Amino acid sequence: MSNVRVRFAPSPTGYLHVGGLRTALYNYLFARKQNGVFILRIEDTDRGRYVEGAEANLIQALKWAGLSYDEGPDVGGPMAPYRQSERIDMYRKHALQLVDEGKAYYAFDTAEELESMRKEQEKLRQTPKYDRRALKLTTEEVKAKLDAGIPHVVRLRVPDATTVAFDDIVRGHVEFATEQIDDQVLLKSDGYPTYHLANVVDDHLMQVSHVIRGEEWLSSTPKHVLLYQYFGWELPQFAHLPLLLNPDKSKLSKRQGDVAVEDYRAKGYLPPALVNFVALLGWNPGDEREIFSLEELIQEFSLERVGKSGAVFNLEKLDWMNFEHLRKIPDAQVLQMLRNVLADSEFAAKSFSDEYLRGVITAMRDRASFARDFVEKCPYFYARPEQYDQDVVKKRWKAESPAHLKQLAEEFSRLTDSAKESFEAVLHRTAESLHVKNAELIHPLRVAVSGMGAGPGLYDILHLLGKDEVINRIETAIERIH
RNA sequence: GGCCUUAUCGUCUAACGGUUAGGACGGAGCCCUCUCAAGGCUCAAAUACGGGUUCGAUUCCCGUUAAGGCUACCA
Repeated sequence: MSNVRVRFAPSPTGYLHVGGLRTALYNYLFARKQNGVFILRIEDTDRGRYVEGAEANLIQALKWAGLSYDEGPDVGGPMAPYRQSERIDMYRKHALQLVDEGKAYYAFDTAEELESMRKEQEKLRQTPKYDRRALKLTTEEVKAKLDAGIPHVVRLRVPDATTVAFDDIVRGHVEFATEQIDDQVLLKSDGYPTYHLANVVDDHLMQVSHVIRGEEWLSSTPKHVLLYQYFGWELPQFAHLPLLLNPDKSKLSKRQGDVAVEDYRAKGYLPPALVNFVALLGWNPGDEREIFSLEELIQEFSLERVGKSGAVFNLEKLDWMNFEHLRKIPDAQVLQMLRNVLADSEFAAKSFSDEYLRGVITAMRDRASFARDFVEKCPYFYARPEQYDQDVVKKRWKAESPAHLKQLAEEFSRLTDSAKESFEAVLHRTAESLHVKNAELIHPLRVAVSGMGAGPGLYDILHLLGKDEVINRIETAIERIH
């Protein structure tokens, strides 16, 4: 048992950002490690940014990554609902409570008025901040405006001349002067809460023990702390995670590459690889291990080992991790992945036996970082070469190669099987009788059967293709390579 | 501009006052070898700068610089 309750609280903007994935992951790991509860809460309080299907997309991405949650909009839970749009009564009630207690107040300013106020402040080089003009209204005036149905918001009344402080698990002690804190809107004129209000109310009501979120929230945390104090609620622990960065060190964003989890999924990255990779962006186990399964990450994770500085999202290392994770996947499973890739390829119409494909997998294992590499890096396993790599031909195809290969084909034709060793023995014998080095036959033969200069050991290729196919390809190559 | 945060190889990072500043990705080279990989070995590569504190600073403090975040009736 544990009182740890954490949440991932994304705004459904259409897709899951890899930064969001990492935030979700750290919450998940912390919850699992502490035998706590992991909650998914949808922060959809901005009806202006409503995106059809965004929530389903988000859930699908989390599922793909393997991050299961104990409570959430689709699985329910004791503190339901988990969609903020379905909880607006609670926010309103709490906002009004603060108004009653003088800790928040109504404001009736229009967007235009606020805009010109801000412009004025900027002109005077002041910090843009609400000037509290609504506080000059008498209670009668406020009541009259309310009765007249004039659009209004509720703003937080930030105390003067004091500081708000809190201790962050990652950052340590942080302090803000209240002069710097704006009288934040709590309840918008459309009746929906802002993030700040909804977040605090929900975290309290859902008994969230640790707020683990991105560093972009650090600056608004004092507003949240103030709310907890105003409501008389116990403060959760805060842990503000370092940001994920573009190569130029700015906050990871679109336009500088892929940021959506689904992009990486589409590119063929394995869920455990992507998870492993983002886990190590801002956290490390303290020793030199780098490859972890989700289970292992749970065992090792601690918030104390989360770093403070932002981390650049480095694709090259991610590719390497994908390679490492791919090679851990058993053949049977890779076979299924390969079949999926094949079904989506130019070779979709052809059929191959499991045995054959297993052979390809064995041959290509050390050369594949992605499932698609089992097809893209060795198309010759699925069809005869349509062309021959000219650079390789130039380098390996000698004037006498056609004659050599012709003889080899003849020797091969006497073979009674397609064993690797049989091909090897015949090739050695032929080279000897021709008085050439094995390599003089191997290289041209490789080009002839594969069209390429790189790949698995030649005898593995020959064995897989089989005697008849090999002979056939040799004959074709002799005709077509010049 | 203001506030907040951050600062070790190109990148991800280790070193919680004493190390030849370690590892990984990437790069270079060598070995292996029928090619390409994989694997093994080796090399190049960092404590932003300036002051303190200390017998001793990557580590603690201050400043500078740089970078980032926030500065909405968005999250």
